[in-house]
Amino acid sequence: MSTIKDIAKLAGVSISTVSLVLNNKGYVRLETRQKVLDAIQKMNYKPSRPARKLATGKTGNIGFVIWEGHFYEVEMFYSEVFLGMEYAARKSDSYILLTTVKEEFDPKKDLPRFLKYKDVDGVALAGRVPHALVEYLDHQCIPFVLIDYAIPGRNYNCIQIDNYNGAFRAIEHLVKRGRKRIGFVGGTFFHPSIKERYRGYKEALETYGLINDQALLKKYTYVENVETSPSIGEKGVAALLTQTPAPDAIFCCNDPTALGAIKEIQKRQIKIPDDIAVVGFDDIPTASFCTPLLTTLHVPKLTLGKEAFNLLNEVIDRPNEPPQTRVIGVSLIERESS
Amino acid sequence: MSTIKDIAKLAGVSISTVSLVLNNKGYVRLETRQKVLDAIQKMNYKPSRPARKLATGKTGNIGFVIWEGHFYEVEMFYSEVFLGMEYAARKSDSYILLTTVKEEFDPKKDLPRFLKYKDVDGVALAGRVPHALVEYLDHQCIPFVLIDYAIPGRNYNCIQIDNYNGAFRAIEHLVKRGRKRIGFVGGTFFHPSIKERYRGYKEALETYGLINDQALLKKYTYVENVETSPSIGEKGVAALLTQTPAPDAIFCCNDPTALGAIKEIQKRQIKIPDDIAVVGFDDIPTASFCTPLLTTLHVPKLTLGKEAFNLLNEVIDRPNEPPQTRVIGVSLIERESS
DNA sequence: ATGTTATATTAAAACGTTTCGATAATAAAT
DNA sequence: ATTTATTATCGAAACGTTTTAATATAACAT
Repeated sequence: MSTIKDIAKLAGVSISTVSLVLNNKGYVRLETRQKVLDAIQKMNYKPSRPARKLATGKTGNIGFVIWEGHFYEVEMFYSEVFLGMEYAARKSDSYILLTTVKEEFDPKKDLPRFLKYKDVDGVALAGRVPHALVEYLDHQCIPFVLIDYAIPGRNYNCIQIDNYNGAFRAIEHLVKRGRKRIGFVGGTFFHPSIKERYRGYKEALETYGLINDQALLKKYTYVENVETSPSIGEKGVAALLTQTPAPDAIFCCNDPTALGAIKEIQKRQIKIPDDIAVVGFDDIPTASFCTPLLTTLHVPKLTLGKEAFNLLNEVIDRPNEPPQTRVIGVSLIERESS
Repeated sequence: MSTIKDIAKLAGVSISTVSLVLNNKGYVRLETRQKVLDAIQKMNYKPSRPARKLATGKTGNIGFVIWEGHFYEVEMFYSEVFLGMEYAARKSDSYILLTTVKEEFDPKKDLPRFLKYKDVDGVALAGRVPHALVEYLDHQCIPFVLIDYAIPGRNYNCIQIDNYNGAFRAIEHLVKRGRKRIGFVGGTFFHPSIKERYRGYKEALETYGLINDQALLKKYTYVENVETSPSIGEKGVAALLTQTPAPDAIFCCNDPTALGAIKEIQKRQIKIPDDIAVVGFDDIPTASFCTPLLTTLHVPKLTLGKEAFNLLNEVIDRPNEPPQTRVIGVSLIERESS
């Protein structure tokens, strides 16, 4: 392995000069720069990362934290967000360290080791994540961004999905298709994204004059205060179908829920979309494989990751700026289920 | 941040001694060791990773490479394998750098940057992976292990699934359930795991005297020479159902294929498992959510990752040992589809 | 000519470890 | 009592960078 010394010798300059060229800093004559560049090229020189990190004090790593349940359960959502970050990171020189945390989280015991050993310059947190962890980061002044999550009453740097408008558009779509009794099935509002989707649902219905009173709204709403999952979809459908008249469309808080809903509807031999339409949210890969293909809101997950990476790096470079929220738009994908 | 110097001063010893304690090396008096330990405790000292890496020459990172298609398509398989590695890594002091590669892979252009910059001590490769990459690693003498993959004619360190016995057991199970005409649906044999599963299928059928001649075997076999996917399952079922008599069971090369098969069977209003049984392989999370619940072979994915981590570290420590193959057993999960 | 500023290069210190070799003290063997 | 081996500690060099401050040259205004 060649070192900066070898380059200096070969190019006939000091190592300081090589370093300047390497980092595009200070003054160096064009001709000299070229000599250095040539030497680097010829020896296929790559600066030593540890040496560099030692000298600068930066680790060059950023952490990616995700709740374990989200990572390897049915959802393929956050894996793709991660990949978006990884793509972005490829253009810079930082590595992303992925780790999971459990729901029961105690900063004293369960701190990811890249935090314990201070091996990251910043952290991205995807989805619902222990508040204790976020508070820890805040107190320790470790730069971080939330992705698709927010903590009520707190103002942190975050990348958000345009949940409200997405939900609104979904309802709009169903209304245009002639649906009159549109139900909502969802999991815990503890996740603000779900809450926002419900708000979009509700306000769209009001806008289109389909539901005006609280009682009617309640009648067609099924929300269970647990983590979203296919089984909520199943239970939600079972519950809403007991209403008279039965809903002619169901808007689900996300795709896994919608998948469960479809399963339950099909079990009852009810036709989708003839008798009842189903719309999801997220556009996970399965949505384009299931039967019927699921109409849903496409969330650009790679973009989510990329933007998180960008924002995080800005925060790292300028720690004292006020927190930002960046909202990523979604688009309706009309498939067979509506 | 405290450094080794601070500890030395506080404990009243030299930094060499602190280092010895830190690394459990050389001789140090019990009493002295305790003083150092106390100082470390009191100052909450954590050794600087870059400094350590610079001094030792090891990076402390290991790379995890996966084909992009595998990572964020329908399969949740390798994400869990990754998690298995990550769990194992938590007990050591190495970090895992996850990256994806595309199918068209040119070492000159597409080399993961942790390889380009020599930032890993070794690499784990999960699933089907470009041969050019494996050859590159081999030539560069970079320690690596393959997970659930092998290259014909080459003998590399690898962690294998017990594909043959798993398949054999699946057929055995179907036979016991009284099935007589058991079909096989699969994707490309380019992946040796699939090939092995087919071998298990074939030899089980021979063992139980269900299929003896080549023609009959061919009749109930549908193999398409492309990457496995649900759509192969669909096409496979469509094809096999044209045979007379139609098969009364279908063994799919993996769960995604089985999911596709189920979809196609249901579309034709054929009852599972009454008219036809379906068995998959892998036990991906969806297998326990779909309708009907999928009978399949459970592959312990976390174990796969953990074993890969262990083997890789052995290879890193003793590069000159002959290559090893470690086989991880599977277990049949009987669910509703058979 | 003279001071000022911009450009170009470098020596040396610093970053925080590990490790080699030297030295000292203690124990064991003659 | 003297050599030899074992145990214990430490100083100093090494790892490969970045960065600060010093110095040198060139360009430019006065």
